[in-house]
Amino acid sequence: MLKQANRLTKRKEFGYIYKHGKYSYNNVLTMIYVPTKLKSCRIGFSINKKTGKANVRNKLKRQLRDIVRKNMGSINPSYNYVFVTKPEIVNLSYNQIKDAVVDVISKAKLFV
RNA sequence: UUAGAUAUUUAUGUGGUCGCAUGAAUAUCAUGAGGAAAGUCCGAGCACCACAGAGCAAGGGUACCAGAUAACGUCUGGCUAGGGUGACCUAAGGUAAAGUGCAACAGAAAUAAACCGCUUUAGUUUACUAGAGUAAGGGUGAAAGUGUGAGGUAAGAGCUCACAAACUUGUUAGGUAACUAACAUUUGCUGUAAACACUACUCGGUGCAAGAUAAGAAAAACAUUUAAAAGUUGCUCGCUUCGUUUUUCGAUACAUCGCUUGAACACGCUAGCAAUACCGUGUCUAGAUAGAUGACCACUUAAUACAGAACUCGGCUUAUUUAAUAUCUAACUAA
RNA sequence: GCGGGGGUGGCUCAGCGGUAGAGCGUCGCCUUGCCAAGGCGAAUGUCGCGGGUUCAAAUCCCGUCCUCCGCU
Repeated sequence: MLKQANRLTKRKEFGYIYKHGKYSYNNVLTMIYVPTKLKSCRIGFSINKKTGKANVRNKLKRQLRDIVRKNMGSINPSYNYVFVTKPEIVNLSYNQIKDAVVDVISKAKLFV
């Protein structure tokens, strides 16, 4: 779980990012990002219902959060992010998901 | 030994590092998903609508008996019917003699019947025609109205009789009852109500996105107190609200409360065949709101499956891993 | 969280106790110099799945899976 300050919570904010964001993706993940005026970046996760049942989706979300939290220091803090998964992610292990996340972020050139 | 039946338990554990939620005595400590949390199929609590109300109409649900329960369409024990060699399992299991509907195809006929056949009369004639009687035999069908034997007859027929099966009513015995057994008696009745229906009992609606706290301002249209409008699921009453409707602006209400002590859980005793109940002792055991349990390492286990609380309980249904226990049945073998 | 609808040939839909049907598409033949249109004929279905009621179930009842929609 991320700290309160780094969570993206409100529905309007998600809507804003979907409308105005830039996209970066691979075959498993899509990352949408938008510049922010706040000092710390905020991150949200969105997992489609087709991905699996409730316990599968919860576990994915937790693993994604953990990955993002561990890499917090290397992510550009002047953006807001939303990570959207695709159904194929179900079969991947923790380490494979980690690689995918790093791949998506580096494609957008947002590493500090 | 093999193949089964029933009931029950189990849902890995410990430590370390990083991280999250809640609470507290706040450099820290404690606690933190399930047996189904699921499906939402029933029953309740709780909240609002009048205190949940009256009548009519319409509609839904349930349906052997007794008991249990806050309640139930649930559970327990029994009855009956069906299945299984058996342990045992399954059942929406009232009324078809109140009425209506349906029963394709086949068949003479489907709820009342004469196609073939059998008998007889008349006519012609030696095989046909017409009439009458006849449900024993034939073939059709899921289903043809009881079966066997004897008497009886022109031929036949419950037409009569005996035995057997079913059914109606009654008496006696057993059982709280459903029902069972015996005896007497009546009848000859198709099936279907998981078709409409009838009978008995029963059901008000909306669901925590309920509901409470809170702040209002402006404009337009309509109406003007014996009212009108809105709510109360159709109508009539009764009741409640107090101008009604629309638009714009404002308020981080995407807030706080509801929210977890409860028909609670654990253990024990007594009553009961059991479901369950009384009593005693002890415990406090998730409460989030983009929504808390994850990652890595070590050892360990039979435990790898199905799967994630969202107001709360009681059931039902469905999904599912591993290991184990007890009782019982059948067959075979040995003593 | 609460509630409602739908699963029938390749596609769009009828049928709602007794036989599985229509249109479009597909295939073959005819027509044409060739194609289209037209004509004739044919194939294609565990009626989502599993049980039950019934003589008989796509249809009635129960359970289950998938899918769409509404409240928000």
